[in-house]
Amino acid sequence: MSRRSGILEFAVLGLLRESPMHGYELRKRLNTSLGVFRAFSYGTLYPCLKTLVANGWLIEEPGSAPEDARAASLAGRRAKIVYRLTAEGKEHFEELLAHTGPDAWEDEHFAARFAFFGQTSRDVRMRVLEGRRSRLEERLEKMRASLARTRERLDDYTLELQRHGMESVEREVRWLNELIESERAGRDQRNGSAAQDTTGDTDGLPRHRGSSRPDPSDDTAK
Amino acid sequence: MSRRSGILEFAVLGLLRESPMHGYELRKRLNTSLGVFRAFSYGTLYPCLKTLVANGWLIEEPGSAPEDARAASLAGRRAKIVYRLTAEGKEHFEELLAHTGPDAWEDEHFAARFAFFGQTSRDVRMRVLEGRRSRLEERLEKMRASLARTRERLDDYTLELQRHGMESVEREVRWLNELIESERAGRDQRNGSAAQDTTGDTDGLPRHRGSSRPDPSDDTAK
DNA sequence: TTCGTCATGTAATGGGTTACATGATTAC
DNA sequence: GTAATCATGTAACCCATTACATGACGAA
Repeated sequence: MSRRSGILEFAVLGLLRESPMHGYELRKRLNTSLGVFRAFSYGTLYPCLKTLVANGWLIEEPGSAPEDARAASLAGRRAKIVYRLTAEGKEHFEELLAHTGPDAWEDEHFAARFAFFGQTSRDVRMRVLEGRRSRLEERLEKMRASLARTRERLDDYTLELQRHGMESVEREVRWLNELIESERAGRDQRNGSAAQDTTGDTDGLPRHRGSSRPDPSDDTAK
Repeated sequence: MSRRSGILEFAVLGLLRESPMHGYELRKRLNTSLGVFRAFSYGTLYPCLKTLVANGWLIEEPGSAPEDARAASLAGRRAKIVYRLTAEGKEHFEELLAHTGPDAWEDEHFAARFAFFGQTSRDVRMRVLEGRRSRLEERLEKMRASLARTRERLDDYTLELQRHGMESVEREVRWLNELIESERAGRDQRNGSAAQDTTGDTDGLPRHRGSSRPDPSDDTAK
């Protein structure tokens, strides 16, 4: 029953849908692949896993037997408890994916939703992107209004902070515009045919230049 | 005694240093002028004010008498409890301003510090800006490393999210570079003379183009 | 007189971290 | 054999929100 914070639950189910994992690895995935934006501690993760099990969405399996480790030299280090998504869990995740409430546009929530766009149907993707965008636009309106109201009473640093904040939001809006456009293009590109299968096809993403060469410098830093 | 969340305490003291205010107004200032980044509710603010009073950093004063309201038609609507900074409070705030610990580089903490740069000495400003920058740079390193490590295993959307996140950080680094350079320019500009008075002089900020015309459209939106 | 906004508060709850306790496995 | 990292967990606390309760004042 207990609701345990939408976003963590969502992300855990989403990651486990791809493949079973144990807690430790799950947390790493949460904080790297997915986690540009949010980090969870064990103190949050493990109890959450417990409740997901209690809800019947996950089952605990004994860690991969020693034989496994011999077989694949790398890959699966060695696990104690592997969590696997049940049929009900999968179903539940599907529901969460389809559900578009106004919570879905909020910062962290949105990022989590976006991270699983690969498994999201195109129309839901569109709704989420557009919802996010209008959320940001109304935020911009408020900022502009308050700025106009208070402008003169603020010192330069406060003003600069405000300006930078607004620019960040404006930038995200432009990003969303690109994404929405790409989604639309993707839709036009292969219209007419199959419109029914749940998950996304033709991912429609803009192409980008550089800004992330491999650069395998260190890795060992604390 | 109780520590009540650095950042709120800090911001409250900072705002009250400029002028006495009552809770309601304080909260509005927190969420507009200062609050691009963070919103506090009454449930947080009022108890915090209580403990600040208990610490001797604030005193409660009865709200401005009716006469006041007659005198200034606008300005001070009507206050119940006005909070004013005590000498000890001022001193304490001064200490907080001067203190540069590694906490000061974290997202929200940094924003709060920046918002009060107007009352911060130039060298502390520099330390905070540079600390923040290197904090972001190490974050970038981690992101790059993890990206290089996992790149192939990620779907396009996850990758796009990552890319956008990194670009945001890179953008903030560029912003900090500008600010640091301006601070340095400010220093050079009037070197030699008085180097001792606590608070900042010569604010050194880069000039920017537009991105915030008044546009007094609505304001009434929920 | 009723509605909106100003204004102050509190109790229940939520969501999460820290610090701690424990132990297995790998690499040196 | 000892350090690092993998791995799992829990209890105590922290910070803040929500929802609620209360009431004064100004404008329609």
